Amino acid sequence: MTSAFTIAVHSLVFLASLPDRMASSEEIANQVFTHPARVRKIMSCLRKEGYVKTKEGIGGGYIFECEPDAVTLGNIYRSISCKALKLHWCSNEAYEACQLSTHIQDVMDHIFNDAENHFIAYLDHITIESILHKIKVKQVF
Amino acid sequence: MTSAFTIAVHSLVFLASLPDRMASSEEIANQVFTHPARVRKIMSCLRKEGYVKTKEGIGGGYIFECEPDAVTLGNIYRSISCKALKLHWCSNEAYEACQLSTHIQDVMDHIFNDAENHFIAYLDHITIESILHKIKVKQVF
DNA sequence: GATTACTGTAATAGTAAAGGACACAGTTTA
DNA sequence: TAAACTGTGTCCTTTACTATTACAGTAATC
Repeated sequence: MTSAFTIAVHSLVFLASLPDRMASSEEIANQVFTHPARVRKIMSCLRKEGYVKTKEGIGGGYIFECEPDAVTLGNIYRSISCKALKLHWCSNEAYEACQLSTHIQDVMDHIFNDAENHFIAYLDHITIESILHKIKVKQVF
Repeated sequence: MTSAFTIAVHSLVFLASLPDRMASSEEIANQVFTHPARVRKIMSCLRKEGYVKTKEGIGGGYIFECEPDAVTLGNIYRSISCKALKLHWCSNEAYEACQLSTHIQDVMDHIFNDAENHFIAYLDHITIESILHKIKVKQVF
C-alpha cells in the first residue's frame, strides 16, 4: 500500500475540483490510473475519517465532504497510515545480551519515530486547496 | 534496498565503537544480522564517500575513517541513496492533455521532493557519535 | 418489485522488488 | 603459494504490492 497515499491525494484533488456532484469509483480510477476496486478501498478509509461522503446505488459515488483548505496531506497520511517512511529496524529475535544490538534498536526506533513525526508535520502544512490552487495557476482547467 | 540505510547506520555505530582495529564483513554481518556480502556492498558506498577505510587481504576489513561526530545520518542517507521515502507519483505514460493529471504530477513531485529534503535535514542533526553516546548511557558496554 | 448502477469488501492471482546466498576475481600478508 | 580478506555480479527465493475478479448490500428508477 505504498502508493495508496498518492492515490488518495490525487483522488481528493480530483473530487475537490468537482464540488457539486458525485464521482464514481470508475471515474476516479480513470483519472488516477488505477482500478475502481482499489479506489473504493482507499476512499473507504477517507470516508471513515469524514473527508468524503459516499453514496451507494444509482447516481452514487464519492463527494468531498470538507472544505478543501481544511484537509491537509498530513490528515490523509494518517488516515491511510501507509508508512511511506520505510525505516524500520530489523525485527530480529536473536538479540544477544551485552551486544551493541541490544539497545541500538530502542535508540533507532526513537529516531525513526521522530523522523516520521517531522515528516507528517511537514505534510500538515499542505492542504488539498493549496494543491488545487497550484494546478489551477498552471491553467489546467 | 530499503533497509540498507539501517544496516549502514548500525554498521557505522559498531565500527565507531571499535576505533582502533579493523572489523571484517563477517564480524559486522554478525552484529547487524545480515550477510557478509550485503555488508560489503553497503560498506562499499560508505568507502566511496570516505566514511570508512577498507583493506583487503589478511587482517583486512573495515574501520571508521572520520570522527564519529562529523558523520550524520543525513550523510549516510545520501551515500546509500536508499529512497526510504517511498513517495513517487505514478510514472504513467498515458497522461492525456487537459486533464487534472497533466500537471498534478509536477506539483506532487515538487511536494515530495521538498518532503524528502526536510527529512534529510532532520537526519543531518543526528551524528553517529550521538547515537553511540545514547547507547553508552544505557550501559551497553 | 425487478432492474440497473452503484459501493463495500474479501479472495485470488500475477508481478515487481528486496534480500539472501553463492561464486569468483582481485588484493594483501605471511 | 596459501590463507584471509574485499569487491562485485548474478541467481534464486521470498515477500510485498497491485490488479483483477467476484459477489453481497444498497439506492434509485421504471
